[in-house]
Amino acid sequence: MATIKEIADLAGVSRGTVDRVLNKRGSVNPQTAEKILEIAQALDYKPNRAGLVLAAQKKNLKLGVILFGEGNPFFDDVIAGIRRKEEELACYNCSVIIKRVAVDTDEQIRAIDELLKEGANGIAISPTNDKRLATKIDEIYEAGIPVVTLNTDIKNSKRLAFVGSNYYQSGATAAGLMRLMAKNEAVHIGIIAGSSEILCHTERIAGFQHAIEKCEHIKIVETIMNFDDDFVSYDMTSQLLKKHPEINALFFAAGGVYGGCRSVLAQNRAKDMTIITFDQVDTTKEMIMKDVISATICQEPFVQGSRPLDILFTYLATGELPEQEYNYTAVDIRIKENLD
Amino acid sequence: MATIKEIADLAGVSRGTVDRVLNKRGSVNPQTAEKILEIAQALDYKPNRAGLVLAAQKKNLKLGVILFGEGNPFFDDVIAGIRRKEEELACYNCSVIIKRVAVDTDEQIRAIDELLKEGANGIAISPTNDKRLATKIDEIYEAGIPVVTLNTDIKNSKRLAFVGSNYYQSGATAAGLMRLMAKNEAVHIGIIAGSSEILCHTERIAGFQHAIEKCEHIKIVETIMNFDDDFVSYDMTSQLLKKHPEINALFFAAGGVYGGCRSVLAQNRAKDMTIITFDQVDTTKEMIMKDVISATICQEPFVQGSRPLDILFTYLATGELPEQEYNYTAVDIRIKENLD
DNA sequence: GATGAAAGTGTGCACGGGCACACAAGAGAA
DNA sequence: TTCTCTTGTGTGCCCGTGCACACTTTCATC
Repeated sequence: MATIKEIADLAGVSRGTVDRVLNKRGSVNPQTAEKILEIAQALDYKPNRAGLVLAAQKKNLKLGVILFGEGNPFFDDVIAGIRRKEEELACYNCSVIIKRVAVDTDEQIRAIDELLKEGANGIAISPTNDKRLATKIDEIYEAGIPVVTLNTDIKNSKRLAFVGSNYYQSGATAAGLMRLMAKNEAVHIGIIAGSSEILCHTERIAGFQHAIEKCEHIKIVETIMNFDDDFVSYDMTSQLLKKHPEINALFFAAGGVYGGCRSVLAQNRAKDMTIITFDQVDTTKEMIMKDVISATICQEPFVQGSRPLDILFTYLATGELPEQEYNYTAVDIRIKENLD
Repeated sequence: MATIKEIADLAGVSRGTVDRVLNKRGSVNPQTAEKILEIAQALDYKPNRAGLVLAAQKKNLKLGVILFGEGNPFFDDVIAGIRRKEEELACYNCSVIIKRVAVDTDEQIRAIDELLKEGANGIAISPTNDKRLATKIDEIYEAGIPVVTLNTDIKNSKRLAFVGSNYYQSGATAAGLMRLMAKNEAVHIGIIAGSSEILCHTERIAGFQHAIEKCEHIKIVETIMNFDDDFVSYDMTSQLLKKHPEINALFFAAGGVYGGCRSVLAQNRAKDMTIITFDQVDTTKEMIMKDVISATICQEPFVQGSRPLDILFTYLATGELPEQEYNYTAVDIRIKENLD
């Protein structure tokens, strides 16, 4: 592997001159610059990551993370990923600040301002899909602060990258599991959807519906909304089941899974019901072990915590952009036998 | 984060002395050593990875990889992972040598000797489960050459770590999919097993059988052996299906999947057959898209290529041992909707 | 013709750790 | 006493990169 020193020797100049050319810091004779660029290209020069990281320690980087509020156990697993990466980055003189906010654009913007005041050099955020937030992200991008979205994305903004599930595909995969478990029998599905403010919920439903349309013997009976509260979910699911005795499958696109399952159990309809959910929180595991939930689709929460920090650190320390803009986590099907 | 320099200043000695203590290189006054160790512990000293890697460049590390022979498309994905990591390690002055051998212990031992002659500092291998090979691994371990197994493991050896699937669990997961797709109907399963020399094949069958035993309405009709050849597999599957017209599910624990599926198609029995396989080679994808195979269980081949090299490099460059001995890749269920 | 600015270039240090070598102090032998 | 050997310690350089600063050369201005 070529080094700056080698390029300098070949070009007959000093390391400093090569450095100025490669980092576009000016004050170099155009002819010399061209020669250096040619040599660098010929040797396929790539800066040594260990050297870059070592030199970056002087920057004393601070990374900010903004997640949705407490009480959502899914994010505990995301935080586990953050903590792990935080530990790893600590020895590079890089620290992490976590803030948790409600599903509210104003709170998110305020959290960003707070992080900037605390000296954050980059921000990872699970955003609402709101234009005002997109504008804010563009603003701080122009000010040199990179942003990575995690878990759910925001449309039309200058965020560096997104880390999370391909929601459309994971909705379609839920439909595929319904298809496989149905064999050729008639299936009547009730959908329990999530907040329409969050991109990942709406996309999941879209992917599910599109894939279900191809199956003649599978019909969606009704779609209801829920708002992550298990007791609200319990009541709404109860009403849905009473209204449609023909329902033999449920698709939970967001939270409220536990309440919904309890309602199915209360009505003694678990045995003939196919239930597909998302994520793998403790209550969901419990319902899988009891054979109430057939399968749950996970989205690597640990990676959703660690990878955004990795992208931000790499960008800030070495200037390297992430390979892809969309860093999809695996569409991870879990059943009783492969839980954990 | 503490550095050697900081510890040295606090202890009133020089960097060299601290270095000798931390790396147990002797020639230090016992009292001074104790004092240094205390300070290091109090500051929770962990060496800076960037510094270590930079210093390790002088070692000019060489990593050897031994994989099963050409013609097995699964290993192409493993090699993709190796190539990626090789590229990453190139700038740390670390190179990779790949050798491919038959499923044969003598060839494997010969390949190890060749790699050592070529100056390899560490070896990754997908081994046969043979005592002679285990002895060889122990020998080179004593000589300071670490070994990591990948894809399939070897019992009772001093290999540093294993990277691959939890076969028992993935067999059980295959059974779980059978369970879910059966609902409450009777299922008669034919198993197409793989070579008994390879640990991962035998363990998969064990996990499958154990999980199936719990399901009253699912029975294993017959288990046949195949040896990865699609034409042999075609004939054997044909005979199995003719012998047992009641078979409505097939479990392929190893190779020969494509030949088996072609036989099912030739007999017009695909529509009512539930087929579960392993891995995601092109021919398997084709059969999933044609609704012949219901689901396939993957084992992150890319990770099986990259992670062993990561473990070896980290160990050789920084002295850090892998966190776990068993680095299980995900039991990754794929259906039509989440292929790729 | 001295002064100053501007453009272009080289050098030195920092970042953290490994390791070779130099060097000091003390003990034992000639 | 002088020489040698041992034990313990400090120093300098290397790994690759970034960046501040000092230096040279050229050209325009007073």
